Amino acid sequence: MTRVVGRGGSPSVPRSADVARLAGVSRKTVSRVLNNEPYVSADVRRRVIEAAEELGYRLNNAARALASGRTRSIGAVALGTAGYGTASLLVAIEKVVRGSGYALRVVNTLDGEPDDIAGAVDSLLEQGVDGIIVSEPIVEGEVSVRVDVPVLFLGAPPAFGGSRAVTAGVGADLLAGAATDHLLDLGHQTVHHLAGPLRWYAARDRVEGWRTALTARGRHQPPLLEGDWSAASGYLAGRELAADSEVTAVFVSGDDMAIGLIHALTEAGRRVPHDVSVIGFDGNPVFAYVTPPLTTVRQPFDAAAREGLKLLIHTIEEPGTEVPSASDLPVELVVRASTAPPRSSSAGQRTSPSRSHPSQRSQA
Amino acid sequence: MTRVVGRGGSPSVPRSADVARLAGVSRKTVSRVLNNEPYVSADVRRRVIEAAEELGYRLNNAARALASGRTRSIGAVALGTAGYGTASLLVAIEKVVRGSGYALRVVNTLDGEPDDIAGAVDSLLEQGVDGIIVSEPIVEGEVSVRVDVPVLFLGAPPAFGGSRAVTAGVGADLLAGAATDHLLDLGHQTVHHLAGPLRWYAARDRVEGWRTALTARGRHQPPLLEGDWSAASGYLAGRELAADSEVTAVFVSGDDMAIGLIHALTEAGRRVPHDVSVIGFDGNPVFAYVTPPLTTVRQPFDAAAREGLKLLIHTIEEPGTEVPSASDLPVELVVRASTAPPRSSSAGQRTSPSRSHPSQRSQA
DNA sequence: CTGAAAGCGCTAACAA
DNA sequence: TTGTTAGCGCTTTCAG
Repeated sequence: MTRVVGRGGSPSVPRSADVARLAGVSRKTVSRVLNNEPYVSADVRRRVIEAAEELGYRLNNAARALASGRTRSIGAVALGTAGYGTASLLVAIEKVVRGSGYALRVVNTLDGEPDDIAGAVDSLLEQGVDGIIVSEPIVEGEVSVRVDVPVLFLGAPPAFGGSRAVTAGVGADLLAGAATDHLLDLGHQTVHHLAGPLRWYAARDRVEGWRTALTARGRHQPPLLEGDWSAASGYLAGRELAADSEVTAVFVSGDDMAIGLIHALTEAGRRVPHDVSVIGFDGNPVFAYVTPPLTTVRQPFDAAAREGLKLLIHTIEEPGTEVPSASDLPVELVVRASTAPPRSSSAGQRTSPSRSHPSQRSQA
Repeated sequence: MTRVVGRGGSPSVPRSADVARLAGVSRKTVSRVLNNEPYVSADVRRRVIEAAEELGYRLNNAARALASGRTRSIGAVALGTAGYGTASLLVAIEKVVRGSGYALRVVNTLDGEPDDIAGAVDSLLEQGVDGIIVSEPIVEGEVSVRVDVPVLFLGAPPAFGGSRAVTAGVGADLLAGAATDHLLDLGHQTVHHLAGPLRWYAARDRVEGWRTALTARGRHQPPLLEGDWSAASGYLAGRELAADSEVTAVFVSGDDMAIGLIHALTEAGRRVPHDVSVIGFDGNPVFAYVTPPLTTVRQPFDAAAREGLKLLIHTIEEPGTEVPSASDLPVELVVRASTAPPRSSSAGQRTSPSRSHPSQRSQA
């Protein structure tokens, strides 16, 4: 079969040989230019680039991957839910991945079950990726997959992947501690906690931070409530809490749950923040406009993605060498109006935040 | 260079030849089985599958793509914002894409500018995709890229891509009409509209639906307000609207904006829904738990993704043949408590919805 | 129903 | 600084 290139017949897609011919160099040289390799004279480089442009040449990634053994893409296993947190994290990941010269492949899992994760990782591996990001997997069970690429666990200890696994997080424990401290600083005797599903590492880390903050001040540690991240589950928990007049402050492990919880409290006649203070977790900006505006703690998704990918890409590109050290993630408390000093107390170190609309931020 | 496979030395990754050897067949037969091609005896098929499993064989997608010219992956150009709508759509897309045997590649654009889109499409093409999904691009400008694969425009007329472009939407005009009708049915004389940025097709379609509904009943058409999807912009618009005592009903082009708008209204002493009714757009479930619970219209993301991908995949796999006809998308009105009959009217055809928490749904 | 040979378009190693 | 020679691992002809 003869293939007519460049004229007549079907206007077939140009390959590197066509570029080489037009630029008057070898295919290897074209390859060098396209990969930004050194040892190419400026003149040749320019000619190649011009030729490529003239032909509308686009590199064939499959061929490149096959020949080089590297796909230049990274796979992400994400939670298939459309929550603000999940979505923000994925957007942050995409930005950093693309900025690093990799392409992103995404696979969602229904709810992070080990089998799901294993399946997701497997499909990523089959598609061909140089590295994998697993974000926020759950605790239980064991993920059994044979991975031969580095894996980054975002917000969780390595669940599999042996030697080439790295970890990074959003600093959930610190954030949770800051939230709890905020309430304590306001003068509350103790702080209740509505956690996310405890099978999630994210939920556990926050519980941990809450416990630590309480313990550090020698406060009584109330029983834990567990929700499922949804506003509906927050509502249910709120009904329970409303019945207990001891409750004056609640740290909720997610903004949506906090909204549900506040709704139940209000419905039961417990006013927020007058009777009960509530602080959320995530930082969805829309909740600056509900009544009362929600005090919350913002998750540093961008910073976490940047940190994590630095590690992952290092592990991919320079295996064996020391991994770069992690920098500190920002802890950003967004104080709005759902938190205030307890009713019968004047202990608040700060003036009670009671403005009704925008948000004051403070670095903790 | 001799390569030791299967034992000794480095435990190299198995290839199809290893599977073939173990199963006692040719490589081509292995390929047949893996691709579910016909004309393979059940016995051989079983043997191949067993051999593959025993070896832990994983097909090399780069090689497959290079040889076959098909990558079996689809690229999505998404809006790089973490809003509920955007995120839901992407999750829906991922589900359908994966369910169809394709892998998903994602590229975000900052805000849908033509140049961004062109760049995103280009990078997708370079990575190798069999089809592209562009979701919710904006109106202005022209996208100039040479695409040689089918393109699906979700919620917008084809912006480029010539002959192999297909379109599908969420039925934004119908949804907007239903929202407007709901308010009219309640007895309001007319309905104001806070739109999204008019450079977005999504925003325009909703304006269109609102206009049509108003015109159909010969109602006066108030001036249009324009926001940017954010709650903050809704708040600003709400301040304006609060000053106008004629306003009794507002259809807002997004839930977040609706929340901001309600906040401004309430702040100005106009009660919702007592003085002003507000209906949102999207269907984020968390807003069932704010005060007042937000009436809204749910976008059929799953159905839209399913419809659109049916078209796209058809165009990829059976070019030339007739495209399957589109089925109707559901219009789902979620009536909660932010809408009610106007104060001085008893025209509401239905009992005024004033329950305070969950959501009643109705098919319109 | 199964197999043998010939590439897909690129990069790696080596040479010049 | 550049070119030559071999493949990467699979699918595609085309024969059996």
